[in-house]
Amino acid sequence: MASDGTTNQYHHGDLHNALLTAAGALLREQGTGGVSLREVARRAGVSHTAPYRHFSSKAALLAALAQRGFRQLEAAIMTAAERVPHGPEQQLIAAGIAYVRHAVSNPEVIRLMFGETPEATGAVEAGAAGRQVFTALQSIMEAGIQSGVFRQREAGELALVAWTSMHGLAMLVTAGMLPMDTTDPDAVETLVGAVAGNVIYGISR
Amino acid sequence: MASDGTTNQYHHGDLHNALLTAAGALLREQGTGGVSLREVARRAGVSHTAPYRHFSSKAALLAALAQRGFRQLEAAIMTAAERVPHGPEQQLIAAGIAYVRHAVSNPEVIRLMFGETPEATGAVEAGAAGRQVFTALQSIMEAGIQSGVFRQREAGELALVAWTSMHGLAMLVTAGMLPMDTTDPDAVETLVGAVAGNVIYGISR
DNA sequence: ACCTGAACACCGTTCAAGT
DNA sequence: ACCTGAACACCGTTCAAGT
Repeated sequence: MASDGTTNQYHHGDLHNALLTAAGALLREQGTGGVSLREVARRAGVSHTAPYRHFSSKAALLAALAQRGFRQLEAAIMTAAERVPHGPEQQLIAAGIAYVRHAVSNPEVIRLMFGETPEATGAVEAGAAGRQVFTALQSIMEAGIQSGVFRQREAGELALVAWTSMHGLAMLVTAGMLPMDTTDPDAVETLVGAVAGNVIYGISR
Repeated sequence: MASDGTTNQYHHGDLHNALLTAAGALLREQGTGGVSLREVARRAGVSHTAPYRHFSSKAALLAALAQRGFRQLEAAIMTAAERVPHGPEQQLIAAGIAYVRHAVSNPEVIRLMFGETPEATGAVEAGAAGRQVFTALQSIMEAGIQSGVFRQREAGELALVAWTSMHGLAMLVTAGMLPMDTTDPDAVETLVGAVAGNVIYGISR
């Protein structure tokens, strides 16, 4: 490309993504309270009103960030489950470990995702992305039911039990409510194993 | 009392509590984002710097609010459990229903309580209050183990399983992540029953 | 279309002062 | 001791303008 023309400034066409990236970094570094639209704009190298061309409000930017978080969480769960072909129990445990581990690695994003009722702008899409996590768990459950490993119930109910305890564990851990070393991957695995073990025991036929 | 003297203004000696009350009302009405120290002061009828005589920062005020929330949650759980003398299973279900119902009635406070890692000022006490909820559940578990209803495990582990799923359910419901009518008390009860049933089935010997 | 700069109505926090 | 008022450095959002 020539040194002139449309690519002159560096925030050529993709300010939308540059803003998301900057906001994500800020969130990770400073927490939810540290994210200001003005600082995000500053980091992206634009004026503090420029973001309004891409997001209708600060809430909309945060909602987009949450939506991206949901997709990543879902991907982490599914990838972990697919990597384990040893039947639904092991898949469920793998998914649980992935869930909690993802939460521990990205506490601020998780907090953002589940922190506000989806009532602000754009939160509709974020809410849908969140429910898709539930759908992902449901697919594991259905496989478990069909193979006869899990009890014959609505897959939704079993998925709810699984989601509920994994989510609760993730939230309590990231909130610092449980006496455990968050930096130790083994500790996470042990904890998930204990909880998942009970869930599976209750679910199995 | 005479119409003069120390009670002249109405915010006599208990500004501390007046601030907490105002902040609580504001939180309930507007959510976490709606709570500003200046508005709290305004409602309490004092200047916007007066709160600093009672709380070192906005974060400290919120931490105090969270601490009060933890105590109320614990009280709700214990009261519900004690009201049911039909053995530990029923007590656990009653506690779970109380937990989720309390969360649904006070979504903003719950969000505040579990929303931020206790790292800000005063959050030490709030964190301790939170862990006391866990202790409350533990006491129910111990009774269950001693009576032979629950499996012989560390009460802490069983309490963790119970807390984890109840908390996860409460958080998902208040986040609007589950397709249910939050205003319907029966729906809450049904949902808790389904989850608690599985937990108990897994826990029982 | 996309971005800017000034402007408005807010914040949290500090500090010198008042009683 | 307890409270006030001015001041500082920030916000989110709007709007008229610039290219």
